[in-house]
Amino acid sequence: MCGRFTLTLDPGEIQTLLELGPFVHIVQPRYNIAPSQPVPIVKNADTRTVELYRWGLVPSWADDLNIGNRMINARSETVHEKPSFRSAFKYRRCLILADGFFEWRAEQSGPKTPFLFKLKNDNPFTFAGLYEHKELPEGGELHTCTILTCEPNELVRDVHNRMPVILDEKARWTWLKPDADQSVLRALMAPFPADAMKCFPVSRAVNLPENDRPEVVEPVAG
DNA sequence: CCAGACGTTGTT
DNA sequence: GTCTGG
DNA sequence: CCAGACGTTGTT
DNA sequence: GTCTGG
Repeated sequence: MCGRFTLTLDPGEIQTLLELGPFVHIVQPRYNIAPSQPVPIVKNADTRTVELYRWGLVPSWADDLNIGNRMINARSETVHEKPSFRSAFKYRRCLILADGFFEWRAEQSGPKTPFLFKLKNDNPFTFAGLYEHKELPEGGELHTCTILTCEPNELVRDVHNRMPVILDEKARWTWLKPDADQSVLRALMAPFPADAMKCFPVSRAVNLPENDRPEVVEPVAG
């Protein structure tokens, strides 16, 4: 799955490499983005505007906003039929910007080992995501999103049994097309090629979301 | 009809 | 909101 | 994802 | 064990 990720590159660099519209939200590099925090997303392939949405999807009909804490991922295999996701899958697909993600490997005993996964060229990339808007009783609107998951590729498989859906430069704009049909979308929700990725163990300091600093993206022995 | 669920992951 | 179960 | 809390009463 | 918060 994907429960923590990074966006460390300079905003100008991200904008250029992902061919996005201008954005000003990301003023600080993020080394440890955790659920419930604001994450940068793109909803429209024409404007390519970047907005911040809370990570953890809350369906528009949910009474309990805490449901978002458990909706940080959506299984791509079932997203079209689950009540919490199917409407967003049909009408509200988005891209979530990242340049790395963490997965934890369970050991025979003792604490899990966190690994950082990146593209070999260190470029930024985009997760396939869904977003939702909910009217709040006290007024205002809650904007939330979730990251789709799929089977792991050969690289991720050694660490975990799920990985986030990553869309390449061609797939990402197709994903945002409002009239894209199911068979096309289905084909996009596949494991990213392992030969374009790398990974290495990192400090368990990443376990604490408050450790949002460069140390947690540095390789360690393990 | 109304009431209640609606999710993922990992582990057992 | 929409579906399932009673 | 991981870490940390997990309760009531009455009083300040 | 299960839920909430980040």
